[in-house]
Amino acid sequence: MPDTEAAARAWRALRALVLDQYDRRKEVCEALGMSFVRVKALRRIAGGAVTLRELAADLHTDAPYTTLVVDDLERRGLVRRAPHPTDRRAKLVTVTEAGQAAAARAEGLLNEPPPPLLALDAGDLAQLNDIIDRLRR
Amino acid sequence: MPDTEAAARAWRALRALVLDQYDRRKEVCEALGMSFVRVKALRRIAGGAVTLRELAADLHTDAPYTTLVVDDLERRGLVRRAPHPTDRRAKLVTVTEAGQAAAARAEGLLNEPPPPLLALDAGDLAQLNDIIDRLRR
DNA sequence: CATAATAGTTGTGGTCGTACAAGCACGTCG
DNA sequence: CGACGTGCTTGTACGACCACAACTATTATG
Repeated sequence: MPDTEAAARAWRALRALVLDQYDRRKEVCEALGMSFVRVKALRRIAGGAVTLRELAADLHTDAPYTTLVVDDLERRGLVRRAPHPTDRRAKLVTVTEAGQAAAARAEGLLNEPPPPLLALDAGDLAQLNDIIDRLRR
Repeated sequence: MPDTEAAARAWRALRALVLDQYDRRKEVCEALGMSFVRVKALRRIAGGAVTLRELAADLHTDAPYTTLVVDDLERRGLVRRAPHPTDRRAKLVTVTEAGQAAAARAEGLLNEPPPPLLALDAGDLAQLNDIIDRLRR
């Protein structure tokens, strides 16, 4: 098997694994009672205060829609808008305690490895992590 | 590092790789000028004639919406509805030549391995494929 | 044969994501 | 100071997705 074919095979399998077999996005949305973009925004905010501008860039959306998403999260008591320390135009969106808990719940669900991955022995896992690390650059 | 942590790390990295770094869905939709559900439907149909019922199950949608999707693909000349050979209630959706070409284009874009994967040597690729194969069961 | 179940369609309505125009508040630079 | 750029908000509009109800045609079941 030539290398390019082996690479294509690996890529197809990786995509199937992540997108088809063990995609937890739906469960997370149901568990938190919100759409996936909101979950994504909440996770980003829980990782550190951001301006709406930065958030919009991360979510690949435009400013107006980001305002709506943050409005919604704020109405749920998960995030808060605070004045930016140096730029009075901007607002820093920070997470509340409830938001932190919700974000942690989302992370737990999303990052829970599929059973077969947990079943791998230490050697295979080390090899896998080693290869993935090289892929991510 | 305990195994569960190594597994969690691997899973996070795999998700990031497929969902964040090398997600081609947007490009495919733009290239084919249709939404991703339609691309998915087209790919499924190109892989073999299916009834609307089967298609709906594959797409995780309900029957009415599946009808709309097939209507749209048919209007574009990419698929055709044919009578089912044994069940006159059902219809078999088959791909046209143009649909076959469009599906192949989508497959090409989606399955094109990321550059770092192509850069792996044969040994690493073999190891990776071996591990993924075990994960997919 | 009568009834129920199935395959597909039509219609209705809702939420979500996205884009665009306009406006206000604030900051930056000439 | 004045002009322009930036950060955010409001409003509008549209397509995509998805669910529910209701209907026709066909098949399966008692």
